[in-house]
Amino acid sequence: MTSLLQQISDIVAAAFTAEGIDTAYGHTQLSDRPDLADMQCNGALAAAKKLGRNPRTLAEKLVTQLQANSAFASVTIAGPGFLNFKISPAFLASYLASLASTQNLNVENVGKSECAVLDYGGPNIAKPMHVGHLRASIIGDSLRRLMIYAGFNALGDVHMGDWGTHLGMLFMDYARNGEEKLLLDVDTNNEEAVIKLFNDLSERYPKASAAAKADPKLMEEAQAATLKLQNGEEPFRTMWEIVKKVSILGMKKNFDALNVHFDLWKGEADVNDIIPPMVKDLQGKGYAVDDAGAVVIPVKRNDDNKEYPPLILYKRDGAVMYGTTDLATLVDRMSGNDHPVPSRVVYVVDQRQALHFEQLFRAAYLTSIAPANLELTHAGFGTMNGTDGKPFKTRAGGVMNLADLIGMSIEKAKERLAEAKIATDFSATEIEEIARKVGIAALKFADLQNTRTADYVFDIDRMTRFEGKTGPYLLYQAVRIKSLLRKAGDIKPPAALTLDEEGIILALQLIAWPETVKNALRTYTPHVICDYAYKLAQAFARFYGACPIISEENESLKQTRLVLCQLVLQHLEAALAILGIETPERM
RNA sequence: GAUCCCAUAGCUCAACUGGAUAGAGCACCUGCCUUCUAAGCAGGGGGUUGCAGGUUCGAGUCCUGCUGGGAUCGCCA
Repeated sequence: MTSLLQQISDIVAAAFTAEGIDTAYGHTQLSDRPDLADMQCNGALAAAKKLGRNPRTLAEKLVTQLQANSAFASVTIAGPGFLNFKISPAFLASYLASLASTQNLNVENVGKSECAVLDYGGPNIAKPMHVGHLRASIIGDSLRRLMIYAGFNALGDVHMGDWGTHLGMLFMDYARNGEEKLLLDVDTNNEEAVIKLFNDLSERYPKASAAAKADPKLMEEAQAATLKLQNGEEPFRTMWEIVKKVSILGMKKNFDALNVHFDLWKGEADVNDIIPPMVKDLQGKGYAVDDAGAVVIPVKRNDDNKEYPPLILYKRDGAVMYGTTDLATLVDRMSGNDHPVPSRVVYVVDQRQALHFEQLFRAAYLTSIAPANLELTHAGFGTMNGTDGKPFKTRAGGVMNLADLIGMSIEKAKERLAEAKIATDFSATEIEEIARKVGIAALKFADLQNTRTADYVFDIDRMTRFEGKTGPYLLYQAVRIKSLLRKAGDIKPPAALTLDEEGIILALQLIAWPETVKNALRTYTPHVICDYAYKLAQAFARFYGACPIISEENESLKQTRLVLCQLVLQHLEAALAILGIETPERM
């Protein structure tokens, strides 16, 4: 079924057509002035401007046509030519009645089962995951869920950093201290040994990295070791395998805790065998050329107004870079080997890598590795700053471990649950489960509600807060509805819903859902979904306070309110599901 | 130096294609738990949207300049 706002827009568009004006001007949205109207169309103003007509006169003609339509209770003109609509309660009621029986809450299937690959998370092996990975993981996972909801066969790929110089730094650190055995002798099936190695890596890597950055000689050694690894030489290869295995165990723990899902556990190393033939092919076709000892793909264009450095495939020392693996990964993704050939590839990576992706995309289209109809998007996100506005650091000056942040949030949720006392009769397992859901909801919502592209301030107190515009608030409203519906028992929807003032206000929030999803998808921005969920939850909280539901004596009104509650819950849970937030049954 | 991004209430953030009186949360103030979960609700104070111009019937949004902050600019990712 067509969404209500689309139906209304179509009706208004028809009136524009009768005036010989393009249908696009019929676009109608929820009103910015709920005190004046339910919906508004600003098209008369824009159209009048374009056509050099008087907006007020045009609006009057449109009103004359639209007034007769049974969808509206009233059609009026305000100001210079805004069209204001009050929806007919009967029209709204019949729409809601059929909405309840739809599968997808009238969201348009944009994806049509096309495959889409999302590249997010991007943890490096051998490095502990820190708070910076939170954004990459949950934004990416949310976009994957959003695309699935919109009909795509969307697949998440973790795309680990498992082939870069950081490994050379680490291995040389072991070698320098004669401690290779600490790594090589680890039994990866022994949990205790794995944890020990994990802790060793956590401490060792930052030191090794700092040392290499400070000493060019150490850096050279690290790069040489990296090249040996990439050539499959021992002991680097075995060291790498052990580090990778242990690192993945750690990653999975974090991702499971966050309810972040991946379909593909690929890394840079997986395309190692694709690279030589790919480069050879690109050289043969003249796309890849030698430049100062390196092999590069020039991506400059004549109309560029800034410098576009070439994409480097082989460094002077013969090692590959992330541009190489990214390009080869695209070859792999377009091969159809592991999954259907995608129509979209979305990279959820820090905004600071925008130039890299511009280079990559140019190279990909230029070489036809990406066909013209493939949509490549860098859905970048902003930098995480501390409360002082500078890049986030803990008080000790380091980065905060992701697992620690998750633990803190769940712990605070547990405390809150104990304070509230209502949980005293719950089993320990259920309390644990609720605390986990509430804690994770707080973390995720605090992050996802920010505009994706903007830098944002990481404030641990804000992230683990349970009052106000937070994840737990949304859960609380959802749980209240669940409780209400449990108590109400069977709902017997009346033949025609009885919509009073409060019912209409709530229903108007519901109907914006299909357009919200479309909007979020168009710009790849989960915060649009957050905003919707919060407004809907807020509208419900108001409704809940203002209207008796189970105790309502008018049976038709009572059943209507229960139907509305059911619809709110469905919409709220759909939004939360897209955000990757799980709802408990009670809290 | 070049290119790009950002600047909105005390703080953290919204504002869909240029629309009406710029909205939320936190913090602050006033009410509301013998009635469906107070992690809540109702209400209040708080704004020259960094500054100066311009385009437009209409600008937080578009254009120009300036100030302040950040990022990036070939062998790290």
